[in-house]
Amino acid sequence: MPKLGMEPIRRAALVEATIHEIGVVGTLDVTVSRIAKRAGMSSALAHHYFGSKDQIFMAAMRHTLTVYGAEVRGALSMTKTPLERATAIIRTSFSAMNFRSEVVAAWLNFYVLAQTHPEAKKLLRIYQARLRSNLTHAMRPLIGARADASADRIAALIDGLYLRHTLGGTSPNPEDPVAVALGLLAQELEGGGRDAG
Amino acid sequence: MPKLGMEPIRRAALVEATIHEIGVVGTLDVTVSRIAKRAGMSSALAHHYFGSKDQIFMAAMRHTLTVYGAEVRGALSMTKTPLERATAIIRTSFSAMNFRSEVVAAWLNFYVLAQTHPEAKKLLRIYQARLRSNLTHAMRPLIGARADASADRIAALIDGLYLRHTLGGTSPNPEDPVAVALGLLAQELEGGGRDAG
Amino acid sequence: MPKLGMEPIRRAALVEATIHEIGVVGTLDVTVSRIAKRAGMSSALAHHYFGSKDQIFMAAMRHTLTVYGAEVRGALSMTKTPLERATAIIRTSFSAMNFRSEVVAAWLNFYVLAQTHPEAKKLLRIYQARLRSNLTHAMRPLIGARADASADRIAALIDGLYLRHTLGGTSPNPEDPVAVALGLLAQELEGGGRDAG
Amino acid sequence: MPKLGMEPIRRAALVEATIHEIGVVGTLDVTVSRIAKRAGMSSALAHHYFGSKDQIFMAAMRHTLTVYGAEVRGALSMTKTPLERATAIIRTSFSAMNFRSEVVAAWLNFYVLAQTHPEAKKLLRIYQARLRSNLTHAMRPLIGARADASADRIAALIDGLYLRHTLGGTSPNPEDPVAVALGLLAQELEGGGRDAG
DNA sequence: AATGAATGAGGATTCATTCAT
DNA sequence: GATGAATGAATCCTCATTCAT
Repeated sequence: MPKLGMEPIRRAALVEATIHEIGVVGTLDVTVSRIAKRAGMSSALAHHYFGSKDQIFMAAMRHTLTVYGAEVRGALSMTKTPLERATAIIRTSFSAMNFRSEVVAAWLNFYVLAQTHPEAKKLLRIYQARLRSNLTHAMRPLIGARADASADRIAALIDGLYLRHTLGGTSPNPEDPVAVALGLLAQELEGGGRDAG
Repeated sequence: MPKLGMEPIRRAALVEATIHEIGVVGTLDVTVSRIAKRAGMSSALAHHYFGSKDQIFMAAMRHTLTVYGAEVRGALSMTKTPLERATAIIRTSFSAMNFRSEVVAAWLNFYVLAQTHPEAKKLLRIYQARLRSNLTHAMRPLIGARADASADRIAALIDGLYLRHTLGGTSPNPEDPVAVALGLLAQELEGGGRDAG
Repeated sequence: MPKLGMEPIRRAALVEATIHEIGVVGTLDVTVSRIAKRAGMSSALAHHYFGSKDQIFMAAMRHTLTVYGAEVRGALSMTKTPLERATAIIRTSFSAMNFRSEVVAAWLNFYVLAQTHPEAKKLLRIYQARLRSNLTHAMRPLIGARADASADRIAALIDGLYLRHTLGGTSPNPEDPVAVALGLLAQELEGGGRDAG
Repeated sequence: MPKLGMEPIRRAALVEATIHEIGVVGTLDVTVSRIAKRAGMSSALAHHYFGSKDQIFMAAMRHTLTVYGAEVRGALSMTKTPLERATAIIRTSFSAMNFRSEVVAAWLNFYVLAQTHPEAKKLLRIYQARLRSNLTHAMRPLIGARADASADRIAALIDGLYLRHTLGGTSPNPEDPVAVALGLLAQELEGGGRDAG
């Protein structure tokens, strides 16, 4: 019997390497060779396990969303009050794991990919729906019907803060994204906001 | 008979073609040949005028930002009250011209480019600073010191709505980005929001 | 518990699978993996038994020629008259077994292989010599010295009909190869043909 | 103005090189690089002019058939009697140009290609139909209704002789294909052959 | 001013083959 | 006996870029 059970290990290594490389290059213009090398194997083996570069990307994307989803669920499970829930969702979005610059770079490029790739688009939409749904459920007990519009704003703000973070890097970045997002949350919960204009 | 003054015409055609192609492909993976063909010339001529693909992108980026800036200035020039100013800035960000799907796609990809390309990063930061500055100035007379934090939130929200728009497309998209953004503006102006938490 | 006598079974399965795959693809561009999979084993095992792809091909070739030879001998053994012999040879060449489209495809590709591969060339020459010899012996009693030239023509005609069969497929194929070949046989036996011109 | 009119020259060179390489390798497993190198250019340029390896093959095929067709027409134009026509067709099939070993190798491989490639199949069928038609027309004045069956036999024989020629090469090849084919022609014209049996 | 011609470099993908277990 | 693991080598194809005219 051959050396067995390598597949999940290899796949995980490739997924991790993919996100890392996207972070380094800032683009989906990463070569399979580089990914494979970083994952400690030949590019041929990468193809053996994933079939195509495209599917490597999709796996990386699914992994990123899964990790995010798991972190959110974990954080929510430790909350008691609605306010804690809303706060937890926001904090998780900017947690050390999810807000690593390479992960943020990957997110950005997944949005690019989604424009062409239906499956990628589907995944991002699922993420968005879940984020909105989580926020709405957390806020409904606090502000009732206004929760939907509030969730919309907070969700979009989070995405916007991600986007801005890609530019961040070296400069002395004064506004902490978490603070900005929690600031909005506080405001949403506070008073009789009406929608639109 | 060399046609005089061809240069600006050619350059403009290339810039427009570039944005269009980015919109079509959804990526910066557009070939110079395709851009040139769409602009009605050979790829060699495109290189003659711009030197490299990179510089074509930068020109397209500058053009996009310039158009946006001009629209904002134009809109602001027709306002009287602070509220009108703030509203005008938001509306312009989603104007027919700036919110064309190809332009939005281009924006997204400019963020990708900015991760690698210092000049691109600089341009995007200028845009962000200007947007925040415009918003702050508009809102200061209305809410005083809170204007800075408010501007931060609104600016980030606008970027987030752009990002979400790239996924939009076919589905029945219920929330109008303009409404969402104006909704936040209304809320910001309304009450005693405090920052962070 | 090592299964005994697996080797001949495995080899036979591989040979059969090879011919089948050549028939499917129409080319020698079949992968060892596909052959092995069809034969119900890993490609590594295929190499274990045959050493190389090349030798798999050679085995398939030998098998094809062997089957053909056996069928001819079998058919000849049931004949009484020279005419029956000649007829039997021709009919066997187009028998259900030998004229299966996959076998014909294999033949064609063996000719391709023979251009590079000395062993393959040798095998095909043996086949040709045997065919000519069989035909000559069958016809000599009937037309004497003319038998040699007649055999040449019939043998070449058979090959030509094989070649044409590879194109056959879907269209309403009017001329039955057997009829054409037997038509030539009849003509050869009939009259005072002289050679050349 | 650039160096102009290279295209037809390059294409012709590539087609010629393709046939040559097929002759050398004996297979369609020729690399575009080798073809291009033999044609004196980079493989990139070969792709520029033909788009794909496949289309290079198709061009080579069309060229081969065209040359053959032209030679036949030329030969026919210099004939007076039906017998001369039939003879001319046969001789042309084995002319110095068409029966070059590389061309014969190419033919063989075109048959292989035709099994997968519909366009290739179509071309070969056209060739076959034309050959049969030419032969039938030439022979009808001489043997009336029997011309069809005769043409079938002669056409198939010619293909068979091509096939055998691929094995030819070094050995002392006693039977001259032309003699064999003309021998059949003589026999066909001679007597009251009936079809089939 | 303008372009066809031309290429070097690079990347995804495939595959026969080997090896450790 | 049997196979998953693994890779080096090869090949098609694309593209930014240069150049002669």
